[in-house]
Amino acid sequence: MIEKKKGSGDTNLQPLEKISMTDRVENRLGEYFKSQGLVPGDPIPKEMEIAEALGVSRNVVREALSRFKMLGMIETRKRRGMVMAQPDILNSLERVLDPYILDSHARKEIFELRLVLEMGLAHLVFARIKEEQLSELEEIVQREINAKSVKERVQCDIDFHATLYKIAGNDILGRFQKLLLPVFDYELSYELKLKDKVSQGKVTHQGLYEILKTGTPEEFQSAMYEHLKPHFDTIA
Amino acid sequence: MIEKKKGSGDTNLQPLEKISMTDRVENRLGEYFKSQGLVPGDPIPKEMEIAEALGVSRNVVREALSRFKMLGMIETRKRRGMVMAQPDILNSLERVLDPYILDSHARKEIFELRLVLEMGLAHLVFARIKEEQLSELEEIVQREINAKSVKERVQCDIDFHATLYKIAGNDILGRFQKLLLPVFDYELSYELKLKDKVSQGKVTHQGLYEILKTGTPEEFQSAMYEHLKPHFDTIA
DNA sequence: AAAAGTCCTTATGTAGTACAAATATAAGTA
DNA sequence: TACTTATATTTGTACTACATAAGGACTTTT
Repeated sequence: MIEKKKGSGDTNLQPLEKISMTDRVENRLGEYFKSQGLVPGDPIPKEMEIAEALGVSRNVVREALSRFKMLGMIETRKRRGMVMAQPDILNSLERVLDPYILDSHARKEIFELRLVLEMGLAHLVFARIKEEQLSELEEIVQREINAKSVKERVQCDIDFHATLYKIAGNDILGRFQKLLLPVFDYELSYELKLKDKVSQGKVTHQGLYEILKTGTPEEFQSAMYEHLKPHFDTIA
Repeated sequence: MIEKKKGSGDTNLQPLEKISMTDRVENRLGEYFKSQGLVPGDPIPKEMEIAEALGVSRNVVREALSRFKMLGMIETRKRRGMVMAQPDILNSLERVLDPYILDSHARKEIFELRLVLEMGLAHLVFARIKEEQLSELEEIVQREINAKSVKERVQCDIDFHATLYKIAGNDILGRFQKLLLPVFDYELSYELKLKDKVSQGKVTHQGLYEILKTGTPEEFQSAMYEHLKPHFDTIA
């Protein structure tokens, strides 16, 4: 066993993690699902069967199952029991990506992550863009030019980039960036407070739009970098 | 109330989603945390207080709390009660990113997501690369050249790209791509089965390494695109 | 007076029972 | 056969009980 050295000061002993029954049941169930190769639609054992098999109360089993239900990995119907389901992979992220509960390090990394996505988007966008989407962008650019307030311009900024993701035609990617947005904005306003002025890249949305119309993915990438350069400059 | 039109055939009425008490308590708690502006370290009400305030059983409250515990949003200590905590944002993703439970559409999108990350990495990598990391890459390139088996080469491929993420110096990004990897590989092997040969880009890892040593981020991006081109070609 | 021990109180963790609600299956009836 | 009714099963919710850990107050010891 572990002996506590008396009078030795700092023992350097990590507090051994106490894992609750619910945690253990959750792990076991997760392993079970994988080892059985269960796919969406497959039924899983009844609550009582699980409880008896693992030697715990139904209560604990339900708390563990509740977690899988939140993730969308299982669904239940009365009498029919539980079946595996298609989880929405971003649902769980949604609950956790709150700038206020993230520490500054995580916020900074997510800020960078969005820059990376933005930079990597070019080829997808060029591969999939359609005529009507070009005019959609043009409309946003025009709206930005005529914008009266800062708030309006910020909205145009958000819309322009969101539209790029839409053009890229990847739902998960689009939703992902939307989740990152609040964190990104939070860092942005922090950055703004430091420098006391809106940082503007050399390339505007209009510039990006023009390249999208007549240029190449490579040009677009370079332009996007210039567009985002003020942010890139803030990262160490 | 809702009237069922007898004999009218399709009523076009959506089956109203039955949301369980646990779901509702989860939602209410989430709103509560946000509205109160709770940050890690802040205490939250006792289980019984929540149960009484919401008019539900302690059981339901615990099932909802169990979900937040899984996400790492709250921690509990006996007698001291529960406090808000720093969630690990990728922990929840981990449970859900299993190629076997994702449908083909989600897998395809995640495949693309990884391509986007790869493409967007350039500037971060150039901004942060250090001498010893260059030699680390060189070692991998050498290992790949001398590789005897396919398995060995695949491992070198994984190592090379993982090292790029490490160089980018963004933990979340690195872990994120590691989570995407199984899904990526799954799609890759599917792609392989279709074409019956390993798709190889014009630019090898060695080529990327050389550019990293003496080139520019823009060159690196173009080279990376060529390197990944076989994959880009498969996307619609 | 400081350290150690004892007891009490509080909040979470686990177990168990009971019953409501929904629904697939079986049984019964026209 | 078709339609209705009973039955059994499984999840959802509530409640009780007790174990367990830990902070606090109080007493004892050195």
